[in-house]
Amino acid sequence: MPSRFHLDPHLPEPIYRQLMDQVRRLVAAGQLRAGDELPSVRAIAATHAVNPMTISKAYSLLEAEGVLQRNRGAAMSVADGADGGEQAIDLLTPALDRVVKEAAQLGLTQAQVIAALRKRMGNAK
Amino acid sequence: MPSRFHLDPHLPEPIYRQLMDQVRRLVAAGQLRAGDELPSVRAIAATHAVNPMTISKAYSLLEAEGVLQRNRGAAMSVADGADGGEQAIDLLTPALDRVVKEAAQLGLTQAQVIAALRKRMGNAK
Amino acid sequence: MPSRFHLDPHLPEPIYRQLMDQVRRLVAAGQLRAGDELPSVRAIAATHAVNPMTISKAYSLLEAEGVLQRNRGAAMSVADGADGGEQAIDLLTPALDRVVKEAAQLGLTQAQVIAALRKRMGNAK
Amino acid sequence: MPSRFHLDPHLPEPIYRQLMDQVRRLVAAGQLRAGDELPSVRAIAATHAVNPMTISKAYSLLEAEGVLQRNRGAAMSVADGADGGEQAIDLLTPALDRVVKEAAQLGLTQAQVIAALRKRMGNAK
DNA sequence: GTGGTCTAGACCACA
DNA sequence: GTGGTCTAGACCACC
Repeated sequence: MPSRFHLDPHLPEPIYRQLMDQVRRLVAAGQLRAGDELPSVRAIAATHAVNPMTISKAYSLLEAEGVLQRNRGAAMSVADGADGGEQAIDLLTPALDRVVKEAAQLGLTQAQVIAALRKRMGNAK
Repeated sequence: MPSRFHLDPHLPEPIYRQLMDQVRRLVAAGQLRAGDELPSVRAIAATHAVNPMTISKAYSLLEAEGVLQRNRGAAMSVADGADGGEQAIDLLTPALDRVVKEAAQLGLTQAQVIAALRKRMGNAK
Repeated sequence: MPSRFHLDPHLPEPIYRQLMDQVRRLVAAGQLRAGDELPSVRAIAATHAVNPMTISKAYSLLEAEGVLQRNRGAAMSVADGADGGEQAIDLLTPALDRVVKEAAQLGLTQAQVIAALRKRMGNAK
Repeated sequence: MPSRFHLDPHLPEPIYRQLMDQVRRLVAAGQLRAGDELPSVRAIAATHAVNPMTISKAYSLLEAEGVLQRNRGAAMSVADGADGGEQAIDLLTPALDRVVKEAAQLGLTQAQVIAALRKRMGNAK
């Protein structure tokens, strides 16, 4: 029960999208597996002082995406197929592509980019 | 006309911001130098089938930033000091930070991320 | 136990309604006749991992409809008059109406619809 | 400009879903083609005395489905690829499957079903 | 208890 | 002008 999500109303990214991204990543990272139940709409809404509809919107879109499953009268859960369908590294692709594109426009070499990335990631892991 | 701009109305990023980012990068990469003239608002707007006000907004914001300067009755040009003011690598920071943050949430190691980045950048450069 | 019921919590149709429809059809098709006993609420609930109240709701509504009758202390059974009261083909009307309506909106001809239906029904029967 | 949609708040089907189905069918039937603009959210909402958010929800979901395309600051339009991607007859599949399944449960023959369907469709077309 | 739908109204970003 | 986001609150269906 990963009851802790991190939602910040001040970020430019919409709240419902912050939630969607986090759920997707938890599933991809294997921390949420098929069948695992998610916190109820009202629970998240209360915890983060957010409107239930905002949470509901995220859940509904994730259901349309096939990541979550509706269990009528019960909490939503991770969909059966969503479990291993998406590799963690694939979810990083959009962010990586942005780096590659911008680096090219800036005329940076691969070595320069990787050096900068190493510096930002620290030595952990 | 120092190279063509790439504006896509379907991208999630606002058009005026796409333009701003590209101008900043061209300046940082040294492809645009102090005094170089930029295409007119009308020219870009016509070429990309975009509302002239959108282009104008980007130019005005870049002027406020000190990247461009307005020349009475003539085309806008790269501002005198803007030339070397910004290091190219610094403009890559936001994109890199996004990679770092998402990789952490996905539980990926530094090695995995760099390997994926290398694959995406090819061997060129 | 006159054949197994097929209840799927993931279907959009409510579970209690899935059960009701199936009982009605079994009666209309003559596979369930007046006096035949139905599985107990607990039996169905246990078999399909469904809340007993859901099964009970279906049975009660069918009783109100006159399809089932409650026998003191014993299992419910098909009501006396329900047997031949409903023509099988009439129960198909809602499904047929939906096909007719949607086909019209799609601009399909009667021939196209029937051809598609034939393909889906195979040649059996 | 197919400005006329048919939305009925009394139907059991949610309004936003009624709209979605109709748009999908208009696209599949070729009455709406790639690039065609749809009425604005506010226009539909005003015409049918419905809350704009309800319409917006339908449009957003259709965009997520790839049927519609957002044109920032302008009306939404049919997405480039959605045009011929879906055959009209395929959209009829769910309704046909329901008929096939229910007919089987009712013990009806193919001939009986088709006869009933013919009667319901009249002789038009 | 769960999620779904809809309303009324506000504010924002973009073009 | 366009759509997007969010809130507050109501009502409903299902379990």
